[in-house]
Amino acid sequence: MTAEMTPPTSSLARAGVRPVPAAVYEGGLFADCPELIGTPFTYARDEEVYGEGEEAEFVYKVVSGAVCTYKVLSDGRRQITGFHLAGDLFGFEHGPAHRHTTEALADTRVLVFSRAQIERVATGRADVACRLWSLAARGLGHAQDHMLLLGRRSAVERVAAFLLDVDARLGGTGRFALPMTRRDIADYLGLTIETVSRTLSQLESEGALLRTGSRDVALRRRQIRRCIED
Amino acid sequence: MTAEMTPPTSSLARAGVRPVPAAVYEGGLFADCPELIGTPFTYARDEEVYGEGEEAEFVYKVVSGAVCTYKVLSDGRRQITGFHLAGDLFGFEHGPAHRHTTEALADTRVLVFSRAQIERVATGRADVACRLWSLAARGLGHAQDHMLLLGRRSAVERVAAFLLDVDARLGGTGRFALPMTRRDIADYLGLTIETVSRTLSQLESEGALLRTGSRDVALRRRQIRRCIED
DNA sequence: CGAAGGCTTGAGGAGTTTCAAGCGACGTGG
DNA sequence: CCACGTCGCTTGAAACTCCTCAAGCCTTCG
Repeated sequence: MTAEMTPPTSSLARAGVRPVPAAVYEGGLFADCPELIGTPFTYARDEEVYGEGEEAEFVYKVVSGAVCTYKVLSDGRRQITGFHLAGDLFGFEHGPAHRHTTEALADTRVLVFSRAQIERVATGRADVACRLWSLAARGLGHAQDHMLLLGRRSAVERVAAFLLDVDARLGGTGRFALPMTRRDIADYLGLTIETVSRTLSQLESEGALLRTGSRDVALRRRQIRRCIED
Repeated sequence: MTAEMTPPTSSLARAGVRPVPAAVYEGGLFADCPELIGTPFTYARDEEVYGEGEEAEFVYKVVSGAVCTYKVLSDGRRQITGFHLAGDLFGFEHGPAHRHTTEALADTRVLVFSRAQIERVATGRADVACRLWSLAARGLGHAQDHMLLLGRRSAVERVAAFLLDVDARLGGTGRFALPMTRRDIADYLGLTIETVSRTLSQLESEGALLRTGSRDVALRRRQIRRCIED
């Protein structure tokens, strides 16, 4: 691990986090790209990975756990722009600084990559640059779907769509534990925690889902889907 | 102009639009990339450039005029995801099909590029692929800003931010003609036309702007900016 | 065992939408 | 050339959805 590859240590020290032995978790950004090897790192629950305005020095890949990226207004209103689960990349930026904040929703293992090195490799290898392009394009597509949700969907539709999305990303079995709090869900869906809570209760009373714990749900996916106009 | 480069003619014929002589408007996708030359085309006001679900065969660059891209729900609710003015690119997709619809807000001249050709060039030239990556990343950044607006901002903040954005893109003089209708603005900001109209009236009554025609506005930018928490 | 934090539920209220009416600009046809 | 219909925009009143404020419950953790 070179000096260049060391993320700002303040937040790590704060949480008492230390890098795990490289040999155990080391992996590439892309399967077929041995030049881009990430350094394993871990972040504790609620720990900030980077903040808005900080220099965008690193790019990250989730190994296990979950993080979310968000923007906050000066009066505290917050919009979560995305959740990143195992396998997802985050931390890419267009300019020199991070345009949002990222924090861990749970204890999370990541691979850290040097942005400068990725860009160096990309300028030389068109296939790598194309994968980065593809990645950004996929993210853009998702963002556009989410704009439709935020701009035009009702509370029930938002929550229903969210549940189906999480289910799909967590295996698609219809049963799962939400990896985030009501506040996170609310800030992702542009609602309040009370509305999220009420909407979940409503869906449960209609028999569209079953809650075993406050985080654990079992969906009747047919019925949930019927809540969503498309 | 090869057969491959001919956009579906139905909509063109409908509007009586014909390609203008290539020598006049022909230009590249990027300044330094002579391989990627676009074919000039024009679309009439309200004409659809492509629809959601259609094969994403072409990519477009606005020469003059304006277009918007949007998604619609089956019950008619619509979310505009972006306005594209002179110089802007649109029509890039991640998958094989367009994920949204694009139509012209005014009579619009564009350059049409073959997507397959762009992708061929990109797989061979890392610099081109990097510019495409950069383009997508910029779009993603904008989308994230817009999510914050849609999820967390009030009507006044949305309209104020919108006015400043249009002003900046139209020269930044503080005086301009809105290239889109109230319906378009509303569908971009996640509001109704009535709310947009009322909010403009409110801003005018507060002296934050002056309307000379229904589309022509002069901003007091300081005052408009004060409406927006950041 | 007590405090803190996350979640739920209720009551009331604010902001935005819905429904409705009217105005003005524009284009068309008599 | 003017009447008329259309379309985009504005404004008002009422309704509705979601938010705010508040209280209480449950779980977790020290």
